[in-house]
Amino acid sequence: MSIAKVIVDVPAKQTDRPFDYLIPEHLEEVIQPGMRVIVPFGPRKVQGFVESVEETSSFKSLKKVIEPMDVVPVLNEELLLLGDWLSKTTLCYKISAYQAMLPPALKAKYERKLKLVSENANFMLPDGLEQLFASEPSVLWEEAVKFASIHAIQKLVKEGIAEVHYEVQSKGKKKTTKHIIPLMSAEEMLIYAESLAKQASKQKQVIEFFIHNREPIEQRQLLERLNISSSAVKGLVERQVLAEKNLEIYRDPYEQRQFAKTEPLPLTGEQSTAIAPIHASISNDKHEVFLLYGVTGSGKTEVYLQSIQNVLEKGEEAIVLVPEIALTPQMVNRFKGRFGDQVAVLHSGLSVGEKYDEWRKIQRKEVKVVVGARSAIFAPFENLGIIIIDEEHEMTYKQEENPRYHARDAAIERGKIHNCPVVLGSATPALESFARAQKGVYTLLSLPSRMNNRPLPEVEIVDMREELKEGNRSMFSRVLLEKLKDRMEKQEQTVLFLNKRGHSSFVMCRDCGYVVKCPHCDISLTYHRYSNQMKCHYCGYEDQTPLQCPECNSEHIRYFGTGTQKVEEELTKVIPEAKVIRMDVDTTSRKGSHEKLLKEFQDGNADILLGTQMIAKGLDFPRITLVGVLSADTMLHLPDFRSSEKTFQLLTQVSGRAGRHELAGEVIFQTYTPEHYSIELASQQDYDRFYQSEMMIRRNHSYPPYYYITLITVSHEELMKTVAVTEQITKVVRHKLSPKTVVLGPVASPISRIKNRYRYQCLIKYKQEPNLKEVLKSILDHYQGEISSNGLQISIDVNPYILM
DNA sequence: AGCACGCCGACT
DNA sequence: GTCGGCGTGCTC
Repeated sequence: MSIAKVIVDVPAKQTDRPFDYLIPEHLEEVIQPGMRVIVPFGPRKVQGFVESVEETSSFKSLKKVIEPMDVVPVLNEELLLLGDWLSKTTLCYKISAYQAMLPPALKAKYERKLKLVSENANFMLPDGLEQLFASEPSVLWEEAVKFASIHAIQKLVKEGIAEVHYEVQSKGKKKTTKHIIPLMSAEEMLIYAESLAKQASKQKQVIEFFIHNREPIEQRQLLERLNISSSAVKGLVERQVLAEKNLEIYRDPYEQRQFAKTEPLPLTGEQSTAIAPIHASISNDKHEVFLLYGVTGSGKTEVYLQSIQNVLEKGEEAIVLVPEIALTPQMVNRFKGRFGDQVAVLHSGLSVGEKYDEWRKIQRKEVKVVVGARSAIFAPFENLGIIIIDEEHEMTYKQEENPRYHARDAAIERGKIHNCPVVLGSATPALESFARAQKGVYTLLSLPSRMNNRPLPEVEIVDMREELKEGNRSMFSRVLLEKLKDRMEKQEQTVLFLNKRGHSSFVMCRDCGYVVKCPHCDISLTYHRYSNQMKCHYCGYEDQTPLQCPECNSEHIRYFGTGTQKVEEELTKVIPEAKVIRMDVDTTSRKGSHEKLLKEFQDGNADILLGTQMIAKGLDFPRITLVGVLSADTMLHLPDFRSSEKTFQLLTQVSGRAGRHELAGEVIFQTYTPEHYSIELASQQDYDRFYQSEMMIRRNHSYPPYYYITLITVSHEELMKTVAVTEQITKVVRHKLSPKTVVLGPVASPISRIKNRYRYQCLIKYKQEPNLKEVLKSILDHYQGEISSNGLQISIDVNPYILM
């Protein structure tokens, strides 16, 4: 008998290795590497992934695989390898790596049930428990516990009256609907129709239909098309002319939408020059990483589209990654428009079932192109011809939970395996990427000019300190207000951008400066206007806003800061006639509302679009001629070495929204630090100079791209314990790594407490540290006991993006 | 992660 | 003397 090496669904250090199981004879030919199986594990059943099938095992008493959960492996050979790479590079459990590569629908659902041993054992139940199995011989454990004491239930099990059962199910279900299929040939049907009674006109109609349509059809559609009731169909099914069959259908999130077919556009000289090396790489099956550096509006997307075209003509497949936030209908339209139903779309707005369906279209080779957010990098294609990452500098490509991977790294890894090009596109490349392009690790392709030669918009920096001195205490500078009014008169549109990070509305006492903080986390509570409540964004704690300051009893305690709601409020005060559309988490949480609001703005039903990060990307409307950034510097002061870079990228991005068409655009940055280089250079859209200045700073402070970094965060309920462990770890790291490596810490994390747990960290900066992974693993091993028993948490992020 | 096994305190 | 606390170690 063969042996399956299985990675079980138990994310723990001790189980992070294959377990051997016998493959029962009847499954001998069935079970293959990459399949999910149900296996016994201790007293319960768990899901597992077959890593490999082998002939021998060093373990003597093997259990058998219970059953496979898939007909076809969900992970192919390449993805199994990629999972290995993922767990090794990000130090996560293998099971977590595999799960991260699959749609959530394939995650196991576990049920613990209490089952009566014999069907008629009801009479054996002690007093008070007779009702427990009244309707069914087995009940969910949770139900049983609610019904009776754990003690009484355990007694039942001991006495052999009931048993505990463990069940494993896949979360996602394939959606099936009732289809009608013809059983007779067209000729037979003709004859049958003759034999029908005259009054059976509806049945005749149905037969008529099936004489011409031999394909299965959804019953619902059939009834609708012929305008009949189900009884006519039923009659024919009974007489075996037709049959009912449940067939799988896809939940298509874009079902009702028509996509206008678009043709490749003629390329500009610059575009042709840029695309040539990509095409060369495609036709030579050569892995190469390209950095496509093109200003906003320079036509990067057309380069993507035509590269993909090239790949498709070769019979290969393409993955396009887009930041979640930019995965707007506008973007999807462009791909669906060009490649039609060869495109699958994967993003977080889809339901679990929808994601699963899109994923299966890929698995079954029904599509050739995937457009999706981060996790789409694991699309199960087998002949990848190109991977494109748009807006490659975006932070959303880095996953902030385990496995803490960066989609860019995964893309390059896959590109190597498939010998295909990886194209990183951006107007403001990540410093790491641009540095690599400078060094020749990546090939730099530039698109320096905008399409149709539109000039970049004029940017004006407004010093808000001056405004304050002049007695303007509102959040709108006089210039901005003037221009706003001007656009209203001209019937042109404005986008107001609020950089919300770091400045959400909090509740503060105007007399003593007391700020209401979360009792469990070291963070101020965010004010939510609609419920008049304060909420912690880290642990979910909620409280009523106080009427009196708890510190000084003053009644002048109220919400502060500049949430979009507050801006909207003030906006309607200063320009009452303005029609404002507000886009933020609150107004776009409902499915489709994002799209609806944009549509409304596009149709000219509003003068001003006010929003946060989500409006920084992809907006491309001809009537936008003014962009205002209300506080350009809020991000600048976050405790993060990337804050300047992020500010520059965001401001450049936002400015790009104005004047993309015939009408010229203007941009206003309001700031309290106008002299800061990232604001100054963003206003000139001068990436190259920004790159130079920022690189200098990174070099001086030994940050990426000059150094690699790894962040260790320790958290525990007790402060002393947290500090002690971090101190110990820092010491070990310092001792074991090379003297050139910089080890910072222990220090409190920027958010020093979350959910009543103190957080301390240690930051490692290094150029070359071949033993780092081993050292980190040995640390995790050393604290293994306390992690599982004492509530200690140690998180390790190799190449972190946020230092919190 | 669960769960059993096993060694110490407070109780019928 | 037993019931039950949770520290320790195992799951093919």
